[in-house]
Amino acid sequence: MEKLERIRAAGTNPYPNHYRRTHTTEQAIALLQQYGTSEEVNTPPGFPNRSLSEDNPLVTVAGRITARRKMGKLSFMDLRDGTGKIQLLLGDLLNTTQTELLKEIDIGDIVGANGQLFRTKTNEPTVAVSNFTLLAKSLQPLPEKWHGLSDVETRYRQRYLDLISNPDAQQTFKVRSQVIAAVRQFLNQCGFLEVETPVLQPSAGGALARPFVTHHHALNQNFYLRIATELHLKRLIIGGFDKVYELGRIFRNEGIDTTHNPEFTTLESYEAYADYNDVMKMVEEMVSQVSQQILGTTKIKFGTETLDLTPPWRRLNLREAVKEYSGLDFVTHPSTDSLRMAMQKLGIEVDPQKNQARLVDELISTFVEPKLMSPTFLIDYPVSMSPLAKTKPNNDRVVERFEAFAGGMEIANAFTELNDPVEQRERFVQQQKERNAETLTQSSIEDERETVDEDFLQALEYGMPPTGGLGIGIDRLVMLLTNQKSIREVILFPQLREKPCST
RNA sequence: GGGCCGUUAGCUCAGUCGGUAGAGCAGAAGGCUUUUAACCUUUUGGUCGAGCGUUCGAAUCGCUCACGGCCCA
Repeated sequence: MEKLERIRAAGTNPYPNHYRRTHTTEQAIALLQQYGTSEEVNTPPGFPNRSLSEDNPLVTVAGRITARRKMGKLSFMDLRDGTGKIQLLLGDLLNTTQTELLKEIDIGDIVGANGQLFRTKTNEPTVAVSNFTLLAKSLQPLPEKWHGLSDVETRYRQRYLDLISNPDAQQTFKVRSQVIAAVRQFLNQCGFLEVETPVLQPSAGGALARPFVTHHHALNQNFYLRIATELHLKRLIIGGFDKVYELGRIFRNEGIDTTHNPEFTTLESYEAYADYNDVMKMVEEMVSQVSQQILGTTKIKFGTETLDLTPPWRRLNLREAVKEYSGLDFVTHPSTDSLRMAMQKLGIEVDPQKNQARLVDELISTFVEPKLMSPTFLIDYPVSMSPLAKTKPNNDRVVERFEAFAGGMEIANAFTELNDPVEQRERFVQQQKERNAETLTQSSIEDERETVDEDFLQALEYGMPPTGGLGIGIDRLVMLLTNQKSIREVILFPQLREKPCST
């Protein structure tokens, strides 16, 4: 822009290194309120600057110009910083150099301004600027002031523009940050220890998902990006940390849609000498407390519904739930074939590759999950779906596991952890067999990989106390608390296909 | 992977039956000393997502592709 050249030619650095502000816009407005009622600081029309009394508070603020209203020789501008915005009045208090520079100021520029606070006759808190400094010239025009930026693709690809022009977007991400902080606070208060475990793993375990593969050059070895933090956290329980958790990013090389991003944030926690009933209590406590703390209520709006997060949440037996919502009792269909036939009768297209566990999973996500608006625990899952969970004492086909649903989404998954190393090995081997059977009919590269994690099995052999484990999808929890239906609205930079090269 | 919808100025959007590409905001010039979606006058700005086809003539009709959104798998 030739404007930049003109500014430089006039001897002004359009990108100075430093500027010291004395107040944020929020603090400035608070200061003005403290200073006096609106009548006292109002200036009568006519000769405004002359009526500014000497003790009107003096502030220096800095931020981005988001609007400009020229009014004869006066200019009103909105200046926004991270705390809010305040109006600037630029006019006859400026010297000639600055009046010249003012002509080169555009919406979008970052400026610092110094002057006395007052209120206009419309009661707007305003800085009567006696001195201003260009801090960063903007070379690109900002999106329209009134409609903001609404093109979804641009909002995701250039999130900064979204944040500049859509206050709602800013608010959503503030809430996200607060939710994560509140979850941390809750767990820390409960005596949990926050830990960090490897993202790069020689085998990706702890869940069923296709991992990303990467390569380490010095070791000349392939690694997988973690698909869960589970197996390492359990190693720490074995090591004697009785309560641990990790908040972190995990990666799954699978489809992308409104509830799935290839990288997402999970909370996993493990508590020794607890079982899934204890974990259930903790989840409903945690979510309702977090909501109360951040939103000031446990009754939240989600879409057209109002959800009450107040404990206790409804507990629903999985088998009963599936029976209730689909009319199908999977226990009466012990074989995969018979279940598949029954599902076909219900009009579901059934993938012949899917095994029993996957079919039940499909029943849940098709019939049950969308119906569970108010927070609900589905409890007691078939063992075939849960290779890392412990069976019930008197029923070895059912494990002590629950998933929490709210707003028609799965938000948590938890179980009493299997700590019998012999049985764990059998379950892994069994799973491997099924996987291999599938691999024969599919391409092996496409297959989800879960190998027997010998290192983890060895750790289990040293003895792991009875433990209750939990996984929560933080992104989905944030969706719930911010009333967003797409995961891309709660991830700052969601994964998109690379844009074909253009300007 | 399948279906539907979208892609027009920097941004938000119109564009009729196939007949010269439109508005508001932003930008530029001017006016206005308490405005706030300021206002008034003037004005610049387009590879109509890309390609191929039909046609005397395509933003508009057809096909292919790209990107995005929603729904389904």
